[in-house]
Amino acid sequence: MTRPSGGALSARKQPRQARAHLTVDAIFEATIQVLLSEGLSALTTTRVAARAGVSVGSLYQYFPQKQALLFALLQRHLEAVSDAVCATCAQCRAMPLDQMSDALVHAYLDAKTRDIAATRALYVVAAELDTDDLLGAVARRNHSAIRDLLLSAGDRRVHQPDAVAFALSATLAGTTRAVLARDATQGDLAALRAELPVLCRAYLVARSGPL
Amino acid sequence: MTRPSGGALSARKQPRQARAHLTVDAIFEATIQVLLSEGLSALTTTRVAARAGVSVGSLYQYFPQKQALLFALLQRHLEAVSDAVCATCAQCRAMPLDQMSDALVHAYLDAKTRDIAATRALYVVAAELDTDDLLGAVARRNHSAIRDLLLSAGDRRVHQPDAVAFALSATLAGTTRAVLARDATQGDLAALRAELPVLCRAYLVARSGPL
DNA sequence: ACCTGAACACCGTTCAAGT
DNA sequence: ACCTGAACACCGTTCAAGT
Repeated sequence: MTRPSGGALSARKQPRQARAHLTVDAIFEATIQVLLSEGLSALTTTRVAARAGVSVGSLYQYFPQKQALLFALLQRHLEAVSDAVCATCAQCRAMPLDQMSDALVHAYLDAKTRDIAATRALYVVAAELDTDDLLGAVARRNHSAIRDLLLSAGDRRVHQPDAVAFALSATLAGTTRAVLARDATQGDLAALRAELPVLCRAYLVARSGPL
Repeated sequence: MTRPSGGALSARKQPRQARAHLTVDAIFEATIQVLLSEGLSALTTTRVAARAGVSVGSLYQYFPQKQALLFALLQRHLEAVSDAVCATCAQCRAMPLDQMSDALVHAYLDAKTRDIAATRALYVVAAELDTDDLLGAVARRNHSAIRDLLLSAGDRRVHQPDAVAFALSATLAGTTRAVLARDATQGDLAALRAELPVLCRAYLVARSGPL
């Protein structure tokens, strides 16, 4: 979807033969495995290549830098979450504001907690990269989907929908991260699932009036 | 304040002579400068030592690993923010809930935006470290200060104060981070300052009842 | 078109030698 | 007690040579 055009982090070249495609897939899979089992600090291009069963040279044929590998991984995850958010927004058009809020919270939390270990690993990965463009693109996509959703509410009118969509996005992403990024207990996660819907509902009601 | 007892990230030894104290101060100052001017990926123990005007060997005498240096920097920042939060909690005892909420939001945002470049740099730094213990200790301190504050509200009774303090902490830290971590415009920051008080007030009202 | 792996510059960390 | 800087193991990245 969002493909950095000619940026330093884009893949050096696309695989054109079946053999090459296998190589790229193996590298991706190996990257996730190394990340999960050894951690980012031990993630070495040599180690990834070895795990993938290819030479370092092959890895650098498709990913001009170690960061390009991590960037691609992060991009895939962020776009999957964004897809979930946008799909929910499409489904909830014209519903009452409360239901929209609950559905959105649920969809976001679900997407982020589907594989908590991977999500945590990617929080760490993201800090190592220049993610301004990627995060900006994903944020814009989510923002407009959420704003349009809010404007379609069947029972209330949301004031300043841009500011509210912005704050809602920051709240979903921020609170989830604050809880998951540290070694959250099962109880912490349960508390988040219980409180975040209340928080978002209350905010949206405060920022809206009768139709 | 929170000192990892014998952990791998604690300083190897404390400076005992005036000369040594100067060395440590110079290393700290150099670390911040390199972080701000070159970024984390270019932060090298050799570079920090050179900037500080000492040899690498001296650096390793006080910080057994590069991470110990970064850990100390992060610790100082987090404790400064926590001090601001706790001081505000102490001052706002027995006030109306709305005023508490506003004061808390204001204090947190102020502490985090006093030096935005440094805050952003430390978000990146934190991801490189094993911060579970540090974040846990700071979170516990903030949590109990906020919970006690909420319980002292003069006009309303907060239900499930632990869950609410938890969610409030995650909201303050999370939304602020979500905005600052990406290259936030002046407008983004203004939106956060405008919406976060509304968000927190609305949530606290939803989670409380009359006395 | 794709793959290999030795080679290069550089980094974190150590330690024998100094004051 | 503190400082120095050469030395070591290892990492990211390249490139000449292969199929």
